[in-house]
Amino acid sequence: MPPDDPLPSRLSSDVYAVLRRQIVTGELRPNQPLIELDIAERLQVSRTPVRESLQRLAHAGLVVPRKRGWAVREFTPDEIRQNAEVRMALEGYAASLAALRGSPSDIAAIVAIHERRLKLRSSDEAMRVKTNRDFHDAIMRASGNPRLTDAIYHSGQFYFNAPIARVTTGEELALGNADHALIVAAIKKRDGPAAEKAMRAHIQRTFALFWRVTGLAEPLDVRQE
Amino acid sequence: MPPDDPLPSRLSSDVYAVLRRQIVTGELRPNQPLIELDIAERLQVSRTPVRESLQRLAHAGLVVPRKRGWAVREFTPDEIRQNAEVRMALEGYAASLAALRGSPSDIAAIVAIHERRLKLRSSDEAMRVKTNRDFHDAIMRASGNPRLTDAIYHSGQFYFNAPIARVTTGEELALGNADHALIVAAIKKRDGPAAEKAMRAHIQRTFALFWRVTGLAEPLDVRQE
DNA sequence: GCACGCAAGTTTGCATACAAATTTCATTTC
DNA sequence: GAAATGAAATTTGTATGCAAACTTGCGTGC
Repeated sequence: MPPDDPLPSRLSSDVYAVLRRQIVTGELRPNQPLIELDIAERLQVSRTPVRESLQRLAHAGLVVPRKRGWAVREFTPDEIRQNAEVRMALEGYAASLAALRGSPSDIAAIVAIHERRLKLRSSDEAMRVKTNRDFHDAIMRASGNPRLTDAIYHSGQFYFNAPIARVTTGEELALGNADHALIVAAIKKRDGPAAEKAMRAHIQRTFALFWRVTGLAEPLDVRQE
Repeated sequence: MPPDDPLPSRLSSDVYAVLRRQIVTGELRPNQPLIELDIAERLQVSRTPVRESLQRLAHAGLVVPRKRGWAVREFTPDEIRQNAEVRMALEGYAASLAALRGSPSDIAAIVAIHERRLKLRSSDEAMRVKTNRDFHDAIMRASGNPRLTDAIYHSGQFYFNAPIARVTTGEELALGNADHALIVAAIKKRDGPAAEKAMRAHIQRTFALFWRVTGLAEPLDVRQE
């Protein structure tokens, strides 16, 4: 999971990190009410840091206000689709920037991660997840735009509590590798538009697989271009 | 100014709204330390809602932690450039979605706003600002993706405390109208890629003007494609 | 004249107190 | 047996208390 901006206040940040992880992993279910005192007792702190972390979670969009208190946000299929589009916009642009202005060492790093991933066996699930993240991270880094990277992480949070993180079939590995290869080729050629297009298509396909694996109804209009 | 997600807690939200406005308008200067007790007394509330609103402001990126307490975030020219790029990514994509899937009435609304703007005189500054915002809002609405709209607003906050809102020369009006015309034409033709390209170029030119008007050094690598 | 140190004053981070609003639940009424 | 009522229990929103950490500024020694 990507880091989130740290704060000096210890407890508040700790509570935030714990709740965020529990929401994102699904340990706290969507629509589950978040009772301040329960959380405070569970984490052995007072309500003050709990309330402060809830404010941050609300701003992050992971928690929504109820008539009374807060609840874990539930994402509808359509909201997940919207997030996928935000990600296509941001990460596609990051790929184009990486192609246009990534330093040679940035690009070498991307290539190296991609080649390491090609050697994986489909059973090596943890490694597959890790190299996938590394790949996307390397591209963002090569974009030379930390704000863009932040925005991508931010948008990424939104569907982690959906089971997309568990899309782990062997098919997905092959598909992902093919997609990644197209992206890498475009970046190596310094072809910004091609890199952008390939990245968007990759995200698109990942989500198409997501709908299929989860059995969620795919919203209309997902497909672009 | 775009709305921000409201909260049930009255005071906390009020304090957040006030501080946000003061930061964004420059009433609170960058790097100015934010003393909880001062704010509490100024707004006639206790420290609790002040602290909660500071958490939200921190997550919004408008306020940064200091060794002790908080300060209004200052944006460097490079960070402003980064934000401009985020906006190019998001709003460009919104324009392409508007072209590809905006309803006829969505598109009629965009055209109407554009034509109203064409009739403005350069002295009508308030109206110019308003129709500009309306124009961009209409495109976002036509994109059919509220999350994308939110993300754009979010990214927009980041340079409001810079003087870009006050780029108000007559030249800017003419330039803006020419840019808008290109965007409108592409959307009417249902040409997504052209709309995206035109919107990116528009944002690019707006920022180029911004660097010139403010006298800030333009960071390298602003120019894409 | 400069540096150091120490004490007083701020200011924060966390905990707790308290009242108001809401929910729950048992009891009554039909 | 179902609905209504009202009192008790939760739970929140805000305020305040308190100790620790950091700053400030003055005085002292060199």
